Amino acid sequence: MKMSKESEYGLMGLVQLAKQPAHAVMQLRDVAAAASLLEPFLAKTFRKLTVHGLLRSHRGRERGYSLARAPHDISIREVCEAIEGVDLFQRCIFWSNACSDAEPCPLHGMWRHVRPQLVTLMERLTIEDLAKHGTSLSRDNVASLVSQAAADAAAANSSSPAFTRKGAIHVR
Amino acid sequence: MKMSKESEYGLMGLVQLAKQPAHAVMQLRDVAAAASLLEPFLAKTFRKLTVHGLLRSHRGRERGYSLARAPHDISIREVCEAIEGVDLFQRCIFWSNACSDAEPCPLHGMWRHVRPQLVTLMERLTIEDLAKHGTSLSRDNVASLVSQAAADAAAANSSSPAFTRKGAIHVR
DNA sequence: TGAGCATTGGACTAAAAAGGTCCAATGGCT
DNA sequence: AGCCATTGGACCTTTTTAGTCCAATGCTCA
Repeated sequence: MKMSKESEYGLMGLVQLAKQPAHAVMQLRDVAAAASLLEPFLAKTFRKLTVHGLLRSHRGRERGYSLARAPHDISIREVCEAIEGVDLFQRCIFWSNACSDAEPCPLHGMWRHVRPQLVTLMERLTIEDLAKHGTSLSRDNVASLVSQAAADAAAANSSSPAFTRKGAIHVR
Repeated sequence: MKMSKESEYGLMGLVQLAKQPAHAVMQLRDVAAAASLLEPFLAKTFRKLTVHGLLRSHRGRERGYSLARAPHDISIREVCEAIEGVDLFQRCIFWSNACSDAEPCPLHGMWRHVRPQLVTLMERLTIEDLAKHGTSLSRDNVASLVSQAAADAAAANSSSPAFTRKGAIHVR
């Protein structure tokens, strides 16, 4: 797990495009200016997103970048994976590690349970969500998505016997 | 958020001590050998844990390290914070960033909801859990703890109106 | 056909963090 | 006083991230 600044750049750039009319083509410099980003660095990021099919690039008269798909169809997960690598969410919580079931880290078990929830959430959150509800601010729908992801995970694990602890609260 | 190899070393070292009889004093080299860790690097880690009051160091006849508290009283959270810094769980998901409500990152809102769950989980998971149920393997109690943390968060957010989405499942 | 221009692709540098090592000093015991 | 593991810090190397630069490409319009 590592989410670097480049992922943030990618998200902010895409959100900027999502705020334009559908299918709008926007030049790099304008995106960078509108989102207060460094143009050369954004260029690097946008190239990755283009290669991974999230952006479409245009040359000639109407040049620049446009979203390859509708904003509600581009998940945060895709964006981050395109930039950080497809194994982003398969990796250990200790980001430098490549631990496996055979050679597990101390938190391997814990992470096996948390990771799917995080992935589900990132899968359901889209560029449109970020663009509509403010690039930044916390909103109720996020809370709802978190609950959903948690519920999904709980349902998936409901077969395993629970154990109790001081103050334990059981779902279902 | 960043969990480096040093945290892993800290956890593995503590777990090793937790597997000994209570209050046992164990020399660094023995801990390192038993857990297959590099002694010089573990030394660095143990020093941090000693300063933060999780380990007690002993000189003279019975020298070495011992746990400062009972294994069930040392949470994973404490260990990680001692090593990575107290602001570990206060930080942005983009680990290099110091974003705030005033200057939020694109996932600021999302992270505000996820972070508390993660912290709660790390708070409830202890060295004893890791030592008892295998340093590594996933176990039912972890699943239970995850559910608890999720339930807690859901309860905390239950006041906010939910919104629906294709395939949404509501808890409660 | 050729000029214009933004994207493209890659190489490249610099800064920061992580990972790892080493050594002199310390302090409690025997 | 001597032993010896902890202590504390400095130090080095490697990796990763961040950021820059430039020549090449390809589409359009004049």
